[in-house]
Amino acid sequence: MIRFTIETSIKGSKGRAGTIDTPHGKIQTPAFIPVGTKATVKSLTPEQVKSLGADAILANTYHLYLQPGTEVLKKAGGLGKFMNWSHPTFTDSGGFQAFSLGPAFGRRLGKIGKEEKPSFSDTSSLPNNDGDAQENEESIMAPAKIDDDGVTFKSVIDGSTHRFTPERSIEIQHDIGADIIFAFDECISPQESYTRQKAAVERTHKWAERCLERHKELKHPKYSALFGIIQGGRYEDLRRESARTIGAMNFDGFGIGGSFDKEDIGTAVGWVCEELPENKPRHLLGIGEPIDLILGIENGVDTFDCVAPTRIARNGAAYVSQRGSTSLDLARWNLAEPAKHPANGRINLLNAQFISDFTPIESGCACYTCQNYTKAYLAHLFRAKEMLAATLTSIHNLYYLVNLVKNARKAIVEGKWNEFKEKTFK
RNA sequence: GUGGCUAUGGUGUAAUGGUUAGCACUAGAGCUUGUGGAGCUUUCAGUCAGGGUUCGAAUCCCUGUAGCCACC
Repeated sequence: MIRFTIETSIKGSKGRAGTIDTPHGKIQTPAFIPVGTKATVKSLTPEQVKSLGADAILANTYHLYLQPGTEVLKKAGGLGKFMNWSHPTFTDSGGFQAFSLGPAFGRRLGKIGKEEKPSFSDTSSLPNNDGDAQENEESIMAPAKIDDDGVTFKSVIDGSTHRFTPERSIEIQHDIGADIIFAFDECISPQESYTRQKAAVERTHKWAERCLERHKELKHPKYSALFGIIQGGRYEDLRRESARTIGAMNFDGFGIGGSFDKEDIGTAVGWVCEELPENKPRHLLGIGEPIDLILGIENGVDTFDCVAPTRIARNGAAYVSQRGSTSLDLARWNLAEPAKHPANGRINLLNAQFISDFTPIESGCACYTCQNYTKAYLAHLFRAKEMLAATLTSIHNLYYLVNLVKNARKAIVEGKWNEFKEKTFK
């Protein structure tokens, strides 16, 4: 089980600093949790992940269930022992994969909305979730069929058919054995209509009750903490209703899931956190970029996970401190016309300008990569498609985010939140 | 030296005498949010040189140049 204590709060906002005590150690919050989907943070050893400052990692139920399977995880003594990570662990429930590897697969659909809001009558071109997807030839790659009882999907590894229900997800997560596990939810595209978002919220709520029930049945002395998930897309009434409903259930903490307006992540998170009980930790699922972390913390989020730092690292991009923005209106920072801000807090190491740039990614950065390697070397490694490129850049990007959130925590504890924001994003 | 063959972006190639000279890789730029070591968008870039035939030439002819092959 876990214990959550709040140390300090930000004056005039919902943000707070605290500690989550788990059977495998403490997580000082707010915290950024690196993602290790298949029981590995891609390209990094657990020692590297720990030494860059991470307190915990988050793995994925869907992927581990398919490979290597729960029997192996059980025999290994659980996720942490299996991967030689002796610190706290999370597992995601697999609900999101029903979306990202199902109806959204190969469609360039993300969970972050960047277009105008759909009208309420909009019937998008997406297959609906009642079975039509099977008849749509576009969806043969990795279709998922969602009904009120659960999700039937095909393995992305070998095409075999599998079924997750809320109960099954909890059972699998118990076998994997993370300290913090998540309820099985339904996530849908931000382009979906209000009606469909509402239906997904209601289904997620029913599934939440079933997850809690199964979790209690499986309870043993060292059982995992279960977090319930809030849905509701970009709609305030749905988000608040979802937070009230899930918040009233007997979860150990909460996950904020689903789709957002890029411009409005902080606002949507704020709605949710206003409704949630204050004494339990809140995790923002799959977010995010540096700006999103700051907005999330300010609006009451305690922990984050996101694939972005390691994914963009593998593709040649590195986070750098923002320069040139004088706007303190963070919600509008660089977001009105992203195309006019190509740097946007990151650099692309594959750009020609770095071929002979013998300075670190960021001068003054204390990470292992910046202490020892130049952009010219990294540019070479990426062009040569050498594996070390991913490793070194992942170290920098994870350090950057983990450290950004650590500094945010420090600022909260010291009562210097506004100064921190100004200094970080000036 | 003689004869033959070949010559299209940086590389490899495609194009009945009529296409806006196509494709792939490379190169330049952008995208990536509960993982996708992937992918997508986009840009730059070419008919060896000089003549000729033709309404029209990458394509046919001549000369030159270069490379490859064969022969003394």
